[in-house]
Amino acid sequence: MTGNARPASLEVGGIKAKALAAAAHILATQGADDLSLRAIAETAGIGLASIYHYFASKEDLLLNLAVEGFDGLRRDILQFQADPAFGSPMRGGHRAFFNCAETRPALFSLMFSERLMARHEPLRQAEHATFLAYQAAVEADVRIPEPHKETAALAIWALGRGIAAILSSQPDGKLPDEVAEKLFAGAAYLIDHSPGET
Amino acid sequence: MTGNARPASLEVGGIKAKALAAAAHILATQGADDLSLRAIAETAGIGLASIYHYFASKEDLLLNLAVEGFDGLRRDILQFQADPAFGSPMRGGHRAFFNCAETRPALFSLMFSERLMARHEPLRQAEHATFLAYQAAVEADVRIPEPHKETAALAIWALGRGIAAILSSQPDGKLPDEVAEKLFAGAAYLIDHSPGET
DNA sequence: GGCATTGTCGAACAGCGTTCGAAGGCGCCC
DNA sequence: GGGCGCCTTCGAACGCTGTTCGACAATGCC
Repeated sequence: MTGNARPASLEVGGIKAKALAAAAHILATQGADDLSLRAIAETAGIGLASIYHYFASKEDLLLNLAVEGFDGLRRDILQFQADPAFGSPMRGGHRAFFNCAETRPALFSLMFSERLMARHEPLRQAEHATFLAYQAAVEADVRIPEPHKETAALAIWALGRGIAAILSSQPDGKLPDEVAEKLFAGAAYLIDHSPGET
Repeated sequence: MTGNARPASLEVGGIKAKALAAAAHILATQGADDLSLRAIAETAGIGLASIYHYFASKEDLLLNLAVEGFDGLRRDILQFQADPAFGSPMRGGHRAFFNCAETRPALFSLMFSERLMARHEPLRQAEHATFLAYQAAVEADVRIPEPHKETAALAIWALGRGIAAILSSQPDGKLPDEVAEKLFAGAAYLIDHSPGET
């Protein structure tokens, strides 16, 4: 936008990385509606058609962005569940998950986009790898009895996805406090059948 | 396109109903990607610009479609929960919910579209009214102890939404049997902490 | 130095949602 | 009955989108 007179050779990264970074930036600052290829090209300081030498389509670019997002989330889950500051591995996992949903809502929506996931195996794989990291956190938790740990982890993952969907269905991305309290209290009840914390 | 020589006075319904019916038909038979205003106009046998006399935008039309969808789902939940064939009111509610998700997946996705819900209060209201019908089914269930019924209903609703999201994230709309079994077993465990049925 | 390969991009295309202005049908009032 | 005005309907156009194409520069190899 402001005239960038620097020669291209001094710019960081190739076109592929620049396009992905620009897309992530637009997604974070303006939202999915404004994420056009022209906007990406302009933000990245590259030509529109150049994108097609590295991505088969816009959907392919978004797919790469979403997979990158899962890589980051998986790392956060692994890191947070090992951090004793969160009280338990499972709570660390939850924090990583909802952190991502709250601080990068548009990317989070893209990552869990049903349309994109149904169409692309690599995205399903990335989600599954992230789930496995989360499952480890659940299985380390004392609240779930052994024979149910595997199935419960899957259901709690689904529960998290549903809660995230509800959150991002609100105009400002968050529920009224009273409803949010009920929702998390209900989730805590489902997980350990006592009014604990998630 | 095939010459429809019939005078408009013999057609059923006004433009608004015809457009909504055409949109629902395209959504059910071809999916959301092919749901263009031109396709709607052609299927409905009306002019493209006529749609704009009854809907402010394409999004407004989709909003009406989604609200209609919730009206139907709410009716189904109320009816199914009163049907003893489902074993319990809560199971009836689940059946109505997943029936809708499985038999009309594109409409279901539209109804629960985070983008649409975040932008339109009427859709949030329609979803809330549907949830209240579902909540009645949960509160009639014996498995949830009284003090948790209200919060648990909300969390189970979120769980249902998450499970539906997982289902429609699969290429053919359904999970491998083994995973589906684990998921439902996990959900059953969360609901009553014993390997019952959902 | 010449040539093939690769990378980059401006320009054009078809499709989309949307708008505009004109035309048709209809009732109402003088 | 004739003229007026409103409400519907729609063909044509606009700007935008994702995508493609062909030309041009850059790069590495012989």
